[in-house]
Amino acid sequence: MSADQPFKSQFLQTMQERGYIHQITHPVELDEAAGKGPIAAYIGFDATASSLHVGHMIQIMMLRRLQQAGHKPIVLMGGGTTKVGDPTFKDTQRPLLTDEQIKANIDSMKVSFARFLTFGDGPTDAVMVDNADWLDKLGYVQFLRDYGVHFTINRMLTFDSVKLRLEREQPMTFLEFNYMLMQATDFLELERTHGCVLQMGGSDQWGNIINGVELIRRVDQKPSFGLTTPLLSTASGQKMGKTVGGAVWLNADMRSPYDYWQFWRNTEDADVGRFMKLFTDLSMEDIARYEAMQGADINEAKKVLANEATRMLHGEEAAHAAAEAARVAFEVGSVSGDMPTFEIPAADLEAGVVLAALATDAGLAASRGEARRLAQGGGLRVNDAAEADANRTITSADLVDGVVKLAAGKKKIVLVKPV
RNA sequence: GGGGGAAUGUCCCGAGUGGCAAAGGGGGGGGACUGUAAAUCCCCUGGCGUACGCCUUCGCAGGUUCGAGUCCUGCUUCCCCCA
Repeated sequence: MSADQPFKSQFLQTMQERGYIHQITHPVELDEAAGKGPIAAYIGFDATASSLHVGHMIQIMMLRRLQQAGHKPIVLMGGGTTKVGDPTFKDTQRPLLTDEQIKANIDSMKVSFARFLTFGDGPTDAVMVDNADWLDKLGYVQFLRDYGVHFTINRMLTFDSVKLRLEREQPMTFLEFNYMLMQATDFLELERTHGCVLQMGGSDQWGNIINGVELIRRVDQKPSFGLTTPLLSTASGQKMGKTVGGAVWLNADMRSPYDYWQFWRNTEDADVGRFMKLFTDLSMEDIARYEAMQGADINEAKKVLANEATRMLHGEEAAHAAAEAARVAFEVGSVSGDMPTFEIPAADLEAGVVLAALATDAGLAASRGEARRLAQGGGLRVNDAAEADANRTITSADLVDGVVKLAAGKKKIVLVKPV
């Protein structure tokens, strides 16, 4: 049963031609179900941060495609599982989040989801649920009797999430071991309360998803499905989603639309087509045209990608402003008010500020030493002129059109503005 | 419970005869070349200071020593073997 044969349902067709599919549990049956009428599907999200980031985009876009195809997306927030603390990255025992923090994070993330999904009460409207609502109520003994009985240790040990860890002789706590059970009960719960028949996620979630499918089959004797996406990396093998300056958050107050636009603008040549399919609503025909572009022309395609992606998240106006700011900065070599700005008291500037300190405060370097090294390497520029001496003083005499333009490298630009 | 091993630059891996701000990678930053791409090459990568320099780092706490990542003692955590 290969996924190579063409799908009949619009949803799976789209998913396949746009490159979202890595594995499906029962492709033919799922295709049938999706072809018959609206189905409900869900994806789970952690509530550890106050914003989603670019790494979540593929999941968000899947829910969007689902809704576009006339189905019902369910956003599952891990309010319950977050309370336990995701043990996967446990190097330092991170401080556990309080209920209030989790609640705030969920609210904050919802803003981003709302840009991509239509929430409401209709049959194909998206809904958001929180697994704390049912996980919190589970009693230990009840949990073991109701669900634990359906899982054998023998089988659990065969899952990659467990097996790999044991093979590397790394410790795995009982808590982590139980994680897959919790996720399986999430699926069962949503199947019962929302008629959810499909769970989607990254390829690393395959094992967890399978468990949910199994649990539903055993407990409720109903079919359900799982679908995973390929692991996203850039054409040159880098992890997707990293840039100069850390995580690319979706919330505008954590990462400016200008930065978001830049993130997409800096896509590698070989990724443009793939990313357009995954992260924009452009038609396959349009994308094919952009993909055909060669050499420097492909930069036009990258701008389109950046425009489309930014428009969906931040709106037409912000996308426009970001594109314009980029044009002014890179093609004209001037400045624009939409670039990141750092405000400094006018009196301080009047008195003079050491460049190294200013660059550090403005976020271009992590420390003065780093700013010095940056300057020595020729990477620090003041008003577009390389400045090797980080000890020089910046004063109001350096103002050009009311701002001092500082740049670290070619892409990190900050306008220092006296207030 | 008994025995054996391990924790290193607060991103990761990882060398380290008592003189160590500590090899080498990866990752990251910058420069060159280009097209705000990739590949390649070069430089940088603990903090502060203009600077001879000062300060803080090798799981934690003590000790020996002119001097400790390195030796000793105790503790913590983890791994392996035996029970």
